[in-house]
Amino acid sequence: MYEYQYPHPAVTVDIVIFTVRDRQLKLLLIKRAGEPFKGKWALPGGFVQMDEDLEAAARRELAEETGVSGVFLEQLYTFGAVDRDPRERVITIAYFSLIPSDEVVLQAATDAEAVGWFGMDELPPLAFDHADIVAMAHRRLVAKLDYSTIAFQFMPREFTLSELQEVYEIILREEMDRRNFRKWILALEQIEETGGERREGAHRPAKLYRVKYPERVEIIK
Amino acid sequence: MYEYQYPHPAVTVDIVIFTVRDRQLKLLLIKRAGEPFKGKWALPGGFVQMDEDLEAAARRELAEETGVSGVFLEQLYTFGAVDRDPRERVITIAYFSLIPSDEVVLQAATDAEAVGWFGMDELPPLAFDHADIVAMAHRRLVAKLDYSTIAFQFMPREFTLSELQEVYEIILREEMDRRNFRKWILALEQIEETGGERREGAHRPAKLYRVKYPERVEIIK
DNA sequence: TCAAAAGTGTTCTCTTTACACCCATGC
DNA sequence: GCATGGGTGTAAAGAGAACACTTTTGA
Repeated sequence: MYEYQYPHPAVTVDIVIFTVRDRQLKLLLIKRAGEPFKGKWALPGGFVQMDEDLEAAARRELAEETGVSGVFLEQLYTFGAVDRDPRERVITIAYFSLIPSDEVVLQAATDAEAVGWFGMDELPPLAFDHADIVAMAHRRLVAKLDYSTIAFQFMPREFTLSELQEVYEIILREEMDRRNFRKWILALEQIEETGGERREGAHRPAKLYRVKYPERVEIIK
Repeated sequence: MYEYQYPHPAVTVDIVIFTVRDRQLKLLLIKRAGEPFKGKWALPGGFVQMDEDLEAAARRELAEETGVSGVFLEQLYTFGAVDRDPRERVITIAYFSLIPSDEVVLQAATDAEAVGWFGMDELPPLAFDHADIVAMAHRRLVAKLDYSTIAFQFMPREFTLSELQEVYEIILREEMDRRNFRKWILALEQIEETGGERREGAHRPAKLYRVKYPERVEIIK
């Protein structure tokens, strides 16, 4: 038992993880194995340990519950409505994360019955206030596409310009002019040709590109 | 005494309040009356009660410690480094706030020895990790000036365009062309003439303006 | 040889920047 | 009548949007 002179809330982290796959923006969810909301889908997350920083807690929970590690992670917002958890007062620091579609090696953990990707248009009902968290993460993602290089976090190590453009089009839900897109993205000087090319199908091969500074998300414009 | 099966961190809110006064961007600080960091300057803030939402906690602490109420408040970031408080694990949700220079009615509370405004260039050493919090709030303020109408939160109910421009110049630390500034700010259609004018000094009187939608901070461009 | 996606420039429009003089007032 | 800050327009440059044809490949 742990005793305090004043009441303390519990503190958790929750992680909204996006990827782009099958021409859709997808979200990683886990099926809860325990109460409350047993059997419901929810964001991966869990309690912050007393000896770990917040981002470390998010990375640990992400690895434990889904097998995902080493990815882009950014603090999103802290949700603390009094009654957001039926058990006790729980304040959660939400993170949001983007991962390349090819790096998906999912593995459900002990405290999750299952883990899976859901298209943003076909989300199941979510536990707690997780729908609010997802909505905010989605708004942030769309906004950041416009003024940062965050979209590169969705790309595998090598990719074509058409693939990159497709990611933008899927998230922004609008078609873009190919020539303008290429001019714009190359002018940012954040990607470079690898020298290789991808040949697939009965058409001209596409040049492959890589992100110059994969760790950084640059603010642009 | 309050008992939990697992250890719980303490949760606080801290508020970074800016105003513009005497041609300077200023920050509200309180002098701590108790340990730790007794006698040091710090951000206003305190523990979140179990029955209040996070923003409510921020507003309550702000009112209690400084007498400020009814102002713009936005969640900034959550700081949770393991050792940021020497007493126990304390996670703090930082808010940032802007207030008009004329609405300053400061009153130090019981748990603060003093309260005062400090120019951003003459900040005293701060308690805890409050210098980091202030630095982040300042970056956010500067960034938001460019893509939102947040600067209006600094203005009194009626103001002249020159006064508004001065606020921008002080925060961005750069001079602006008067004609371009007026064209730009009026094109936003977020302020309107009150009909009144301010005569002060030996020159042409300035038209007075008001913010059309004082509650809203619009995203622009 | 045909179908399919990759690659590539120019024009037009709109937004942003640069810049200088007259106006109304108090003393 | 003069010093002081308030008020106003235009031109040039730069950024963003619109738009169509040629290239390379596999079958």
